[in-house]
Amino acid sequence: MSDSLANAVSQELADVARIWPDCDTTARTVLRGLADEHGFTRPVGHITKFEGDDATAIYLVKSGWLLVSKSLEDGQRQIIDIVLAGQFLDPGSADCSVSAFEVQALTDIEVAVIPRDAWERAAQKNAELHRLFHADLRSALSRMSERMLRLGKGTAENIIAYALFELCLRSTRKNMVERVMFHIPMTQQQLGDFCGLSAVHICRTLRRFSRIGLLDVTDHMNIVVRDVDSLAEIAEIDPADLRQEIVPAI
Amino acid sequence: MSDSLANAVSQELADVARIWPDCDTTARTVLRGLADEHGFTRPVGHITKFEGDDATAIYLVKSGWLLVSKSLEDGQRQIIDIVLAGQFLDPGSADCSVSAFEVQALTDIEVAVIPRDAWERAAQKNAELHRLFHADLRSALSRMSERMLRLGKGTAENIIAYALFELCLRSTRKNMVERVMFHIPMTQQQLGDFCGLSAVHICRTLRRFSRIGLLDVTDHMNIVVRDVDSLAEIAEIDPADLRQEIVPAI
DNA sequence: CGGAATTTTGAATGCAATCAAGTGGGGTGG
DNA sequence: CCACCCCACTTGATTGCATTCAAAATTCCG
Repeated sequence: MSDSLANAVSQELADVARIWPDCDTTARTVLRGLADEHGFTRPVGHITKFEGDDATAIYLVKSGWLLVSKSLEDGQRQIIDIVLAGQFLDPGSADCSVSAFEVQALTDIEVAVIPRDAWERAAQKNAELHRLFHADLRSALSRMSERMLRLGKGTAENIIAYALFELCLRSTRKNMVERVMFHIPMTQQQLGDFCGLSAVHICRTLRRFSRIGLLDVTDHMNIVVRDVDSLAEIAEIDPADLRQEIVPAI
Repeated sequence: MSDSLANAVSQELADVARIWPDCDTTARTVLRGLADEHGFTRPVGHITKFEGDDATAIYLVKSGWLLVSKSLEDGQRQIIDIVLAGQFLDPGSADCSVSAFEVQALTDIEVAVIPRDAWERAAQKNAELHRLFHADLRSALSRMSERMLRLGKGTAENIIAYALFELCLRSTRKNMVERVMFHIPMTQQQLGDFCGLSAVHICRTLRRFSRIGLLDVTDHMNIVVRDVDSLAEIAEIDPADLRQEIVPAI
């Protein structure tokens, strides 16, 4: 199993590597330059930014999973979004002197922290950067909307099945075929915070999915989807459509 | 009461008018030009776009309330966002050949439907447009995140109180003081779709708020907030902070 | 004035949270 | 190497909030 895991991980890294080369050449060069100039690496669990910090920079994730969350006063946390390799994150609110989010590393990550003015200068020179950034924001908005729909209406099964599809499609960047396998670097507690459900209910639901043959869960959130069609029906999605909607083309 | 309503409405229109003149002069001129060139008016209830339509244009609301929603297969609807005068809406998903949203007029509206390429040409010439657009997207993301947090964790009272604050702050563009009054051009059913709650529960909760002296509801969603502090506590917000977070400065 | 839509209220149901107890794996220190 | 601890996961029992169903009251609009 650790073999499969290693495979999954190396696959993921290969995919990450693949993200950049496909961009327009000039834009890619500029992005690489910015990313190198402002690059950092951070270990799992590192909190990059707290709610209320200033937000004078935008982030560009080079590798790894970044978690964006907000909390209620009693400590209840909701994960607002998860940002993967190749994607941008603007932690600013309407007034970008404050961030409305907490940003934390779900895995070891490489991330570029690009000051707003540096970004604007670069984008001014190369309009393709604006297009990339907009496209990325659109995909962020789409996936958040999809989740919001299910957070509001939609049962626990629906929410969880959707979350699995979203994370699979986005992290593997592949179409769903039979027996897809992927790894989610989150605990069930964190998946609960993502789905607006308790960790206990995540556990129960995953076990139920497992029991009726939809999927297998092994080794801390290694997911093997056995019955893509049934799971898609529960999630109320069409995998191909969803992919087009939430995964940036790049 | 219709007097107060008329006041509220004319106040709202005055505020709308005020939105534009404060921008950078050149950008304002360009925006006005685009808005005029691509302007339309639509009556209440008009559905401008369905889920799955192409999304080759972005919208700029000149006046009125625009509703953005998504539906599950069984017809359950979630209102994803509400777009007010002066704000942009990009109905596209990651791949902007399809929209992931349905867009509908909550009031009579004036809206500019600007083709993507026209917008990009204009923004290319005037970088301030990009800044305005980004700032607007940031505020959209912030308010959606705030709502997501409460959709996931958070009680019905919390969600509803928050929604009232959001709509009040955004539509009046004023700070909350004692006995604020404003109008929400939505039915309780629609407010329910916005809050991820049933219309029945919206009704119950508003009545409870009313009974304990937090607010009055009259004439189809005319809200008078009597006790701003208590309502803010239930919403778990600080009105001034929230304003800075979700209302574009402009 | 009449019909339709919206709001209000009551009663019953059900889904997910919480509380609580127990299992199992991975890492650490004796 | 083993014992221990900690953390994550699992499962059962209970509780509670919000939904649904149903029906009445009110408001809006033609």
